[in-house]
Amino acid sequence: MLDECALLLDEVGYAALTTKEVARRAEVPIGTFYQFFTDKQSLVRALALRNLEAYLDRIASRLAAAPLSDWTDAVDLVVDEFVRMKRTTPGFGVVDFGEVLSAPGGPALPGTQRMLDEALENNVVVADRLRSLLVDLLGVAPGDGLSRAFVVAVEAADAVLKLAFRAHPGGDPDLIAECKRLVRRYLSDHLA
Amino acid sequence: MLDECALLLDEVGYAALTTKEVARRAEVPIGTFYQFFTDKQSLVRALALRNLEAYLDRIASRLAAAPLSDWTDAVDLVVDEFVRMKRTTPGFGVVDFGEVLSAPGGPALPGTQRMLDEALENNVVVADRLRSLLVDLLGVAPGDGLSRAFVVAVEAADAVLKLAFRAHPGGDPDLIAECKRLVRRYLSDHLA
DNA sequence: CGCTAATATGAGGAGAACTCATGTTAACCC
DNA sequence: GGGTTAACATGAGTTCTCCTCATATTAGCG
Repeated sequence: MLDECALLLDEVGYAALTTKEVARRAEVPIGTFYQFFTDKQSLVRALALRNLEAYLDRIASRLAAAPLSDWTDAVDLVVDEFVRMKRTTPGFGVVDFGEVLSAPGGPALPGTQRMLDEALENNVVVADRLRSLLVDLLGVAPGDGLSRAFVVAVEAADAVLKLAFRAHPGGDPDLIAECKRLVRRYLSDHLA
Repeated sequence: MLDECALLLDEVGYAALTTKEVARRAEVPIGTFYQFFTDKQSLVRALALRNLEAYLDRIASRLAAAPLSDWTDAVDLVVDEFVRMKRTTPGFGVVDFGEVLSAPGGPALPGTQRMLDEALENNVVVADRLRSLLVDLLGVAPGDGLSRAFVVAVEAADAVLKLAFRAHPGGDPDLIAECKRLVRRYLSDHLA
């Protein structure tokens, strides 16, 4: 079901995605669909969570395979892997780690919850995980503002990479390069 | 109508916003609504465009009123004004300059167009306008990568500020400060 | 005061998300 | 095996939203 959801997202996008069509393609009745997912958002949320875990696994194994001399190389690795998944993983181009849409303003109305309830911000999860990997593997000093700095870096990088893929189907190479520069520049204060 | 849309967005969020309710509050029949806006997205797009123009006007008049010694002060000004609008302008917290949702993957299906058609990326408009203001007022050299650098800076800043307002109703002050640092750090390469 | 073009209106069509009464299977005990 | 019961599966139907379009109203003009 998640697989079919991902393929459909690539074909028609989030707005035109229907629960009925996902169910039909996955060959499950619509009623069964709603036993696994409470609503349409929960389906996409589950896909985003799977993407997140796949991404972190890839990063971890790549870091383990080829140990890096310094942290700036890690920025390249992390960005390049994101780009690779954007290009190859179905659905990743549309939802990546979540953040599809929500109702930030009001109280908890039905159908207006922010994506990811327990892991409120998926990019925070990514940031924390990447930070601990770098602290472990490269022995950088875990300063007090480091956690926040990583969250900021991930959020900013995510935005620039989204832009890169909006501007160009395979991701604008100049913008991808600029993204790396942005992150390196910013983090150099915290990882001196 | 845009005013009522903005107020409603703050109350119920984008997902729960209905054209009917906007029309009812603005005291226009639903049919009349669809003479001004082709669909729900076009309504929000119009609001985003109005926000964008209001923002740029404020920035321009503030820069004109108090000339700045160097460009780093301009970063503060630009970010602070954005924060002010997030806090005070109805609906700005939900849609700011657009970018609400779309179907990046597929072809042009009905209801799946990206926001802002002529000004494809509103943040690009913001970036270009800010760049020309800075080039004019502060006489910075317009290098070749400057245009792209501003787009990247605006995109990244937007993302971090969105995060700041997700984390905290009035905008997390630490994240706002960190956003300024991020932008200054990055742009210092281009505005040396 | 007709006549025509433009605009205003809201009941209704189209279709999506989600529900729930009914049907089906599985598990357990005697 | 037969019987009882709990868990799960199913898809027609309900509800609600976006959006349309036939009709009504107004405005412009000779």
